[in-house]
Amino acid sequence: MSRGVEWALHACLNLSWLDDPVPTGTLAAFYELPSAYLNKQLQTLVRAGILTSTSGPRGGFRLARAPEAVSLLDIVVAIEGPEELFRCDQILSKGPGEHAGVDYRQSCAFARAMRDAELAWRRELAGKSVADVRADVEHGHPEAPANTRARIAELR
Amino acid sequence: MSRGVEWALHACLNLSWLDDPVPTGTLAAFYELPSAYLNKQLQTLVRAGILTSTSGPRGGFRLARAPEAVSLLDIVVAIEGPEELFRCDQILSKGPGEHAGVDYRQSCAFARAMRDAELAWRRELAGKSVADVRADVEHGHPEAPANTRARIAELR
DNA sequence: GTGATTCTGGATATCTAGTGTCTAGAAATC
DNA sequence: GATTTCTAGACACTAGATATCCAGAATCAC
Repeated sequence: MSRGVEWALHACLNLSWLDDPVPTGTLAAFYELPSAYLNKQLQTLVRAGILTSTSGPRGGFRLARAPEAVSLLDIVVAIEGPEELFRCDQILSKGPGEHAGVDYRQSCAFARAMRDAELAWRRELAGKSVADVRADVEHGHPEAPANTRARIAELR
Repeated sequence: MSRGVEWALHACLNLSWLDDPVPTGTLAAFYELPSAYLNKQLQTLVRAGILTSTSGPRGGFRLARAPEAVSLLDIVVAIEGPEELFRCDQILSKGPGEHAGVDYRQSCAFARAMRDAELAWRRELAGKSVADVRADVEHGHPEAPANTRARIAELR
């Protein structure tokens, strides 16, 4: 899993605490990330409908929907793409006693087992929203939202 | 997930149908895989204790244990390594109001959520053995074991 | 309108991990 | 002793991830 996922998760959490758009540079300074590259990930989130962007001064990125409506799976899929972790290359089609017309991504017992496991993973991720994580964080660190807002104001 | 996982899974299934050691070349011919590279994966499975190898004529690879005792997770971990899919780089440690002494792989709510999801995935894989898959295959294709043995004998 | 800020998209460079080959050597068989 | 096969390491190639840069468009402040 690429590092962009971690960046995107934390970016979405921070944006959930902020009302005004935040530019890439500010978000990057927040965690000392490479600004131009982070911007690419944020663009990807925009294309996925998770963020919205506005150009110009006082522009930047905001959450496109309520944090309750953004699951961790949404973010992972946006950054990593919709492909499965395990890719079945249908090597069975080269095996003995097999026919060319079969889609082994469906019929191969390994492909099915791997897909079942992945579904369990995706189900967990789909069941956890940015709002859930935010509640977890605020439970342990009630000062986190204020800290974040203060730091953002400071960097502006 | 690398290609080697698919190869390793099918190799283990086929070896579960065979009593005598099978050399790399035969296994590679089976699915038209690059022999030298497949051999590397098989060596990895040997180091993980999943296969045993014997040198010399009539040598090759065999399952080291009963197929009931080899889970899909065993094979995945052997090939891919024990690292988690989501690597927490603890970018929070650069954030505001945070201290250097904290292990964010434990305390970051995202790291925990991602790990929980991965545990669900691993649980599924750990619960499915090569024997289970073999039973699935034989249920749909009772001729599979005989086909495999015939093809192996032919290639020998 | 002009200039400054910021996003967008594409081109490009670099680094890393996965893929693959090759060879010398060790182990086992015949 | 000759052959087969695994082992281990060196090496090359490729694809994807990481990262930078720039020209252009959108927006805002003045």
